[in-house]
Amino acid sequence: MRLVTWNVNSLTARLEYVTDWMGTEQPDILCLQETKQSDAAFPDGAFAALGYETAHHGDGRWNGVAIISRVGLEDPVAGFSTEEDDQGTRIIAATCAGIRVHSVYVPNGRSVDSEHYTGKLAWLARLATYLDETCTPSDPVAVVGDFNIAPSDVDVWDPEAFAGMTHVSEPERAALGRLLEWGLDDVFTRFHPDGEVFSWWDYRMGAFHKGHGMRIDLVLLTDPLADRCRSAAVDREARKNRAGNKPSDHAPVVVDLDVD
DNA sequence: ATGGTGGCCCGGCCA
Repeated sequence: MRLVTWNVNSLTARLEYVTDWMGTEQPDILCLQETKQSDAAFPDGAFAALGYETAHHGDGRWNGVAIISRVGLEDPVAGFSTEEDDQGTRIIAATCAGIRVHSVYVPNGRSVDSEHYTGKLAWLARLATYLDETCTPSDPVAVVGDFNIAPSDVDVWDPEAFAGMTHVSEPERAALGRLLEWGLDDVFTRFHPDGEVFSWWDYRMGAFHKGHGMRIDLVLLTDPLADRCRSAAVDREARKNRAGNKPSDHAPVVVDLDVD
């Protein structure tokens, strides 16, 4: 089974790019972030034509998350308990082939002295509470998406360049650490222990071609799934121009699992 | 170098 997370930076601008990629790479479960669409505008018909069921949570302009599955999609739940604690359509969950799948778009935080940074830490704490309320680490659970956190310094092209900034701060990494302590595993590190494999590159300053990226798109799995993980990779090709269309600033993270 | 690029949707905001 192929599980993918991809921040597409507007599905309106990227639909054909995404469906072309799906035809080549054949994901079974594809989690998207930053669709930047309302639920009404979400192109569920385009995915249905490819044999996929969908669940989407979006307010139309910012954020927006989706789960796209061809192995079943049951019991979708959008958001946490209130609009306030979700901070703008940032999480959706559904059960696909017995796996409780969560597609998340963690707040960026902007800067460490910002109220948005405080909100980012609060959102991560709410995620931990939500998981505690809705699942257990002995169940097959996947929490995937754009975490806007580089878990360690090897996940950043130049740690010195990020000194004092968001995405690498100790409180953010500690908040991620609490999710891992709960029972989730950042399986990508099993296959790339030395790091230096990134999932996001700034559009500006030729960052992609210079290798100036970060690994902030994560696939977190509970043990029943992590133990069945066969490979994990970033599809850098999808960060390049494809079929004449412009890419997202994120590349898909692709995980293959030995499950039915 | 407070620039640079890209998407929202048309004046700034957000990443």
